[in-house]
Amino acid sequence: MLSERRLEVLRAIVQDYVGTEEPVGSKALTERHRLGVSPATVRNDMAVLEDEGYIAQPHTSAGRIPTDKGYRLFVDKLAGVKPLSSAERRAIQNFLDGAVDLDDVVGRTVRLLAQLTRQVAVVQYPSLTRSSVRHVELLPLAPARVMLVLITDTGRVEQRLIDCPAPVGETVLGDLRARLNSRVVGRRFADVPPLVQDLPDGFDPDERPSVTAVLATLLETLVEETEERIMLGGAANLTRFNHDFPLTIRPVLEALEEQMVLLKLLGEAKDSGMTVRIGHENFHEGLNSTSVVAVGYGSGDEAVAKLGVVGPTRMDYPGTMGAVRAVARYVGQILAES
Amino acid sequence: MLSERRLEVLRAIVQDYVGTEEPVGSKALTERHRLGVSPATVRNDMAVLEDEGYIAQPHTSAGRIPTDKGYRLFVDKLAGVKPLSSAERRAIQNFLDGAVDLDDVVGRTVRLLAQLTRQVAVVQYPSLTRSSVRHVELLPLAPARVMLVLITDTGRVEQRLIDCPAPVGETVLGDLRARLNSRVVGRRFADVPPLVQDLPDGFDPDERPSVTAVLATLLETLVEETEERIMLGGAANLTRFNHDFPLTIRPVLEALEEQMVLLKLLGEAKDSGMTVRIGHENFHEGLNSTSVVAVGYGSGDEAVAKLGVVGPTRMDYPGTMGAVRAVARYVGQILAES
DNA sequence: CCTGGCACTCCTGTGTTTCGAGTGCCAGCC
DNA sequence: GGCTGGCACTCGAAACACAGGAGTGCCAGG
Repeated sequence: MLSERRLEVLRAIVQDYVGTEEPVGSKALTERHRLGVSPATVRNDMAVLEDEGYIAQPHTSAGRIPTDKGYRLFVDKLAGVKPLSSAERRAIQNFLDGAVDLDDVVGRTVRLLAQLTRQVAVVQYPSLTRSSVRHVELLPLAPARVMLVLITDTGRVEQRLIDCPAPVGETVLGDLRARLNSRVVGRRFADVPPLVQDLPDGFDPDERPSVTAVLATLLETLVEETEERIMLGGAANLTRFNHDFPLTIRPVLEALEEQMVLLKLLGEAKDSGMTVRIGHENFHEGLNSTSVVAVGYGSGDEAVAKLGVVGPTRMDYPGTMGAVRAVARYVGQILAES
Repeated sequence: MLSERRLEVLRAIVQDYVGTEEPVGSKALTERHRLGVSPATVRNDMAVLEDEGYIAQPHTSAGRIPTDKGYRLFVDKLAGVKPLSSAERRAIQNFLDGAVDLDDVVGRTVRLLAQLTRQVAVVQYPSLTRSSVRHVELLPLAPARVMLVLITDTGRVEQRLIDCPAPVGETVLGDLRARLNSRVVGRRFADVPPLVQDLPDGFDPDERPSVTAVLATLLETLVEETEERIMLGGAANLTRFNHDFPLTIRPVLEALEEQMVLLKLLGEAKDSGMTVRIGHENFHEGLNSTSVVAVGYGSGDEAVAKLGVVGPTRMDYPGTMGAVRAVARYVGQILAES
C-alpha cells in the first residue's frame, strides 16, 4: 500500500500533466504544490511510484507521466466528480429545452457534450429493446403493399415496407391494426413476440399469409433494429491533442467512424453508474491512448441508452465526469417530459 | 490565349503534383511526359503560366504547384470525367442494393463515396420541399394528444406531437385523416398549404380548434423541417492530407461539423450537372484549401437532394468527379425503386 | 522559337555542439 | 528510518553550420 504522501504526489503529477501536457519533474512539483517536502524526497517517491507502475518516463532524464494504471488509481481513489457551476447547469437546461423531436434532442446533446468537455461526444439513441410500443400503424400504399410504422415511448419511429403475398383489404388491415395495438401497446419489445403468435388464427385463411408477413416484418424490426443508432460530435476537438498527432488522430478517427466500435464502446459501460475506461482498458487498438467516460441515461429509473465522451487518457477526469453526468440527467428529464 | 503546348504543360503539372504531392520542376516534367521539348522550353512556358497566375512557386528555386486558378482551368478545359471501371460500378450497385430503408441508403452512400474517393463524403437527405406526400397519419395517444406522422415519397418519415386545445374523438380524427389524405396525397409539399386551408370549415365548431392545431403542425413540419439533414463520412481520410496537418485539418473538421456550413456548401452547387468549387471559391474560410465536388441526385429527372465530397484542392478531379457522378446515379435508381 | 550552358538561389538533410531540466545516488542530518 | 542537499551524469531539444542538389532565370547561338 502506498503512503498518503505518495498518493498525494501521484495526484499532483496527474493534475500537472493534464494541465501542461508535459512530463513533470520533481522540482516543478514541489514548486506548484505544497507537499512540504524537498524535491529529493519527491524523487524517491517517484522512484517507488514508477516501480509500482503508476508513472513512467518517456526517456531517461525526463519528467514522469502517469501510466494507465496511474490514471486508474487517480480516478478510483484520488478524484471525485466535479459538479458543474450553476451557470453551466442553467446553460445545459436552456439548450436542451429547445429541442423539438428526438433527433433534435440527441443532436443537441451531442453538441452540448462536445462543447462542454471539449472532447468527442457520443450519444446513443434510446434503445429499442428497452423501450416499449406506443403505437403500431399500418398504411395501405398499394393493393398488396403496406407500410408498417412503429412508434416507441421514447418518440422513436421506425418504418418498413411490406410486400404482401396477396392484396389486403382496408377492413382487414384496420382489423389487424386494432388487434395488434390492443395486444402490444405499452409492452416491452422483448415481450411482444409471444403476444402476437396466435394473431393470424383469428383471420380468414385467405388473409393469413398477408397477416403473417406483416407480423414477421414487425418482429424483424423489433429484433434487427435493435441495431442501435449513435450520433457523434466534436471530432474537431481531436486536433487539440498532442501536436504530433496525424499519427495518433488517424486510428481514432477511423475507430469512431465505425458504428460497431462505438456501440461496443458504450455497450461495455456498466448499466448504472459512470464507467471510465482508460487507455488499454479499451478493447480497440485505435483507442489505446484514449479514455472513454460513459454513463446510462433514461426517462425513468432505468437506463434506456448511454452517452459519453472520448478523449485523450490525459484528460480532466473530474470535470469530464461531472459534465457527462449532468448532461445525462438533463437528457433523462427531457425524455421523461415528452 | 495560351498555346496548346502551354496548356499541355499545365495539365502535366497538375497531374504530377496530384500524384506526388511535391512541387514539380521542369526536368522531371520532360522526363515523365512526352512533351517533345527541352526543359529550358518548359521553363519558359512555366514562367508564362506563372505570370498568368495558373501556377506558383512555394519559394524561389523550387518546383511549381498549381494555383486555384490553375486547377479551375484544368477542370474546365483540360480534364474530362473519368468513368469508373465496370468492376467498380458493379461494386457500387451491390453495396447499395442491400439497403433496407432511407437511413440505410444514405448511410451506405456516404460510406461508399468516402471509400471510393478516399475523401470526406457528404450526402444530403432527400429534401422535403421537393418531395411529395405519400401519407399522413394521425394517432391518438391521449384524449387531447395526437401524433402526426408524415410519410414522403422518398421514404422519409417525420413525426410531431400535438397537444390539442380539447379532447378529440376517434371518429373526428379518422374523418380528418381521411379528408386530409384525399387532398394531399401525391402533392408536392409546396402545394399543400392552399389545399388544406378550408378543411376546418367541414367540422363541427367545437372541433375546429383541434383541427386547426393539427393543420398548423402539419404546415409547420412541411416548412420548418425543410431544415434538411446531412450525413457525413470518411473524416479519417482528412489525415491523408499534408503531413503537417494539425494546422490545416482543424478548421476543416470544424467547418464540417456545422450543419449550416454543409448545407450551404451543397446548396451552392448547381441544381443540375456537376459543380466543382476550388479552394477560395468556397465561401467558408476553413475550406479555403479544399475543393468540393457536388452533384444533385433524385429518383426522377429532377434532383431531390445533393451529394458530394470534400477534399484537398490537390485532388484527382477526373476520378473524383467520375465516382461522384456514378454514385449519384445509382442512388437515384435505388430511390426510384423503393 | 527552341536549346544547351551556366551561375545563382535556397530548401533539405545531416552532423555537431550546447544547454538545461531532470535523474539517481550518496553522505549527512534530524 | 526517513528526509535533505549536493553532485555527477544522461539525454533530448534547440541552435548552428555545412554540403548537396533540385530548380530557376537568363543568355547566346542554332
